[in-house]
Amino acid sequence: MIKAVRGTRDLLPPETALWNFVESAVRDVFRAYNFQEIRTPIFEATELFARGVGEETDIVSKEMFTWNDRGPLDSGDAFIPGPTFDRVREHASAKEEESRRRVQSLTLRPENTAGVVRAYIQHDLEKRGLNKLFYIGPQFRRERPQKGRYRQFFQIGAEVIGPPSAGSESPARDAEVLEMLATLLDRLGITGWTLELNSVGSAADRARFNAALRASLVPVLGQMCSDCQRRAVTNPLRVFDCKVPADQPLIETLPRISQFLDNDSLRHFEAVQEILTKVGVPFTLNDRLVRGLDYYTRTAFEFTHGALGAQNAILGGGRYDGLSEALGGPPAPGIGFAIGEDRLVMSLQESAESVMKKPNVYIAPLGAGMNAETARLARELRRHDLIVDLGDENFRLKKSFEAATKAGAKYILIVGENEVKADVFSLKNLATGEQVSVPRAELAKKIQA
RNA sequence: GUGGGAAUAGCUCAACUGGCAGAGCACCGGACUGUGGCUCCGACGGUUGCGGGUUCGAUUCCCGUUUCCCACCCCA
Repeated sequence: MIKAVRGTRDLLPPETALWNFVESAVRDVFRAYNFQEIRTPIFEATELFARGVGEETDIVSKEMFTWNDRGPLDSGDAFIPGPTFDRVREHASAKEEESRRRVQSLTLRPENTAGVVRAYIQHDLEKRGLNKLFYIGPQFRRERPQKGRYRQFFQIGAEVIGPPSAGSESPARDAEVLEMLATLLDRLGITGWTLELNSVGSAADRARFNAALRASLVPVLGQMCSDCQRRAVTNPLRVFDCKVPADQPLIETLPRISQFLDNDSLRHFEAVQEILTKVGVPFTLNDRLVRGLDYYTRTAFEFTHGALGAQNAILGGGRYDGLSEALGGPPAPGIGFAIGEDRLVMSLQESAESVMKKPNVYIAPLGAGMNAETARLARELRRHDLIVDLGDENFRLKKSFEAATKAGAKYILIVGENEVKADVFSLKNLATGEQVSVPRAELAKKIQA
């Protein structure tokens, strides 16, 4: 049997109803803040992620699905039967050299911010001023699968990006995005979330902080865990993520980014807090909160939820004022976030069953020739926005009743010879047992009531 | 990538120190030929994840492998 490959999965009904519930809530809420949808390709040039996410990050260095695409003469790593492939190569050998020159390393997107910023640059979106864009879609990382962590996973994200003159740098944007997220979680009925907030400063702040941090680590490093010793070399900020109890006193003595914020960063951070307080969005300051991706500056945040085990972060994001320029674009400060949709769905209290719409009516054809009659009736009723399911003329009535009940239909409509002859149909409420005769013209109205 | 646990019917799970692979639910049929849910009866359902080994005999013990789960690493 061929199965879904490692780290991927099928989303089946009724769970898919829950996904739709989440996504339509997202579209509603984001729309109220004037965000519009963007869809970028699920694969991009590898270089985009190397430059945008950071060469040294775990994502880029070991978690990407990357392959060489060799231009139009073959399909890269796709399976091609030998003989056909050889024939193609023979006749194409003259063009092979050219094909080889077109070799390009491609990668399934491990996140979506880089793609959005790429599109922003490519289509000159700066000319539209401030852009508020959101996306919903699959992302891919070659990690060890775990609950709430898949190799194909889904993210819902949004980005506010534009030229500084459009206000893209303003702390008002940070606060607006955070308030929008609080609204979304509330709307979804998710309680018990925590917003953790920090500022990681400007690029210059981080450079000074990094130098100081490295210097402070030198004398104590020998006493720290092996993970921290490794982090100190690869990514010193991550030392703050350490959970080893013995290391905590040492970590407490290390400098904090908050001590290195320049006046602009400080004012920005304070302004964000002030607005959040005023609009009533609760938050917790966490000066050990760091972000894994290179492009983050200033505001960094995470929403966590206790019921998710070790994978407790339900969404994360922050400001990335230098990303556009790092990708060769114009100055375009921005702030964004990504929600782990798989985890979000997991943390929902509602059962999938409760958000799935049930059929309004199940039509039961009764006897030879009735399929045609019911098809016609179903078409009429569906045009009135009713959810209609139907049986088959060979079903015994009992079987239709059982199918209607199982489908959760509110009514069953019986269509037999007597009904067709009179053009009056038997409509029974499956919950109350009440049954009435209804003329064709009044059916939709009666069912809707 | 590292460490640990698990895998048996569509689903949830049993099966004693190695001895005929089972139950509940679901599904299908019947009791009941144009009136469901409840009840009763019956039927269907398995390469015990896959491959090897030990044994008269393996769901059970051993080795390998795949996948999932838990914890790391890291991250949404």
